[in-house]
Amino acid sequence: HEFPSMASLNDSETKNPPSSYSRKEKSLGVLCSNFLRLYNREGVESIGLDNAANQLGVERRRIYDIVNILESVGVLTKRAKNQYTWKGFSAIPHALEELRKQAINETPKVSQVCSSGTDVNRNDYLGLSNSNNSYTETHSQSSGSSNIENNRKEKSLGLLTQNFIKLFISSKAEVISLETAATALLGDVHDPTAMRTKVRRLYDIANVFSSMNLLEKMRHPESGKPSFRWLGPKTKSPTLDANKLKRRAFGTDLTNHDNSKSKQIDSVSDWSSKDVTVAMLNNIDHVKVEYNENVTTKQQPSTSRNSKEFVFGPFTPATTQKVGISGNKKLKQAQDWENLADTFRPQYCNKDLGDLFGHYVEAWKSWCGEAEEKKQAPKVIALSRYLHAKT
DNA sequence: CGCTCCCGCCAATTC
DNA sequence: GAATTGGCGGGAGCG
Repeated sequence: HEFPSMASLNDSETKNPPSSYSRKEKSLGVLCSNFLRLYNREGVESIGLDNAANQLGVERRRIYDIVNILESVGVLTKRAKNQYTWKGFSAIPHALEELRKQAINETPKVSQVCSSGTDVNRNDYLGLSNSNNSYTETHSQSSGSSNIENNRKEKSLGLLTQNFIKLFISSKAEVISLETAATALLGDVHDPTAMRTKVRRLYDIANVFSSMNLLEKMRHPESGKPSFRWLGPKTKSPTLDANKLKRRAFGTDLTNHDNSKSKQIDSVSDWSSKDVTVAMLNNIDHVKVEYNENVTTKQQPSTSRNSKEFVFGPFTPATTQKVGISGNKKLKQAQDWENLADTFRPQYCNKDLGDLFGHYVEAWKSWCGEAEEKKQAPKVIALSRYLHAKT
């Protein structure tokens, strides 16, 4: 097939070392970042799938993934064939609140996924012992509507996404492993194959949410298994929030240092600030995303590999070089300058760091919020180094 | 190796 | 009956 043009094609542009095919650079998470960078801005209001696919240089199929996930949290809305309406991050809180409600009445049993919230490490049976029909669907079939194979919808990525979220916002556990989530979302069915497929999907979802800072990947406190923690608003019901306010004191974890203000991931208000931060970040980097050579560029994303713009790998752990440090890409940098923001983009969602230094990252974020005018990129790099050192 | 999860075949749905 | 959507899982990248 047409693999990365290692032959032909001048590698001149490609900043990456020799051979360059990075699976990471093609992850849904990165794609999502690009997608948001492209549409999360002033004036945007309509989104065409074809356009998106071209702009982002990916196959259409991938756009569906992104769009479906985003839609399930209200960021987008389908208007018509090939056409979506941008709603923005501000729509998230409401969407979540809606989900919470559903979670409450629909399926009270899915309340706990525990998976060792404290000491349950053994068999991670989730609370729901039987409760087979845990799959959503408010009103089950009543009329003759044959629900035969309307399975399709029940298995949609969108629904899965929402149910996945429900797990976080309505359950006790705050760190959930995909395996646990999959089991919970899978009703019962102990089919290993179904399980694997489900987990695959969850990985997809988790990746895009991570790129949106709604989820954070981390090691489970005890089991050490890779898991995720909800970063978005928890949306508490106003009624019992009284006693709820302090669920801190959790587990020894990283809660001791300063972490002063902020830190209450529960309040919606807090979320809003986060929202702002995210939005801001998205705006800052890449004030211009334009695309020359657009022309037709029909399908064939393979052509031109287009590694020109959208380079970067937010998630690259310590291994990969910080984009900012690599000076070899000066070429492109020369042109369109305003985005020296590129220099520090990678840091803000470095998951690995986030794992161990959540509070530092938090601090960084707030700092970033103040640094409206970047240009203090060096500062960031310094911080980055510092964190690495700690590691 | 086992964990991740990209890729794209091809079926279900919608024009 | 073509075009859109999108489930699904093989199997490759990577740590």
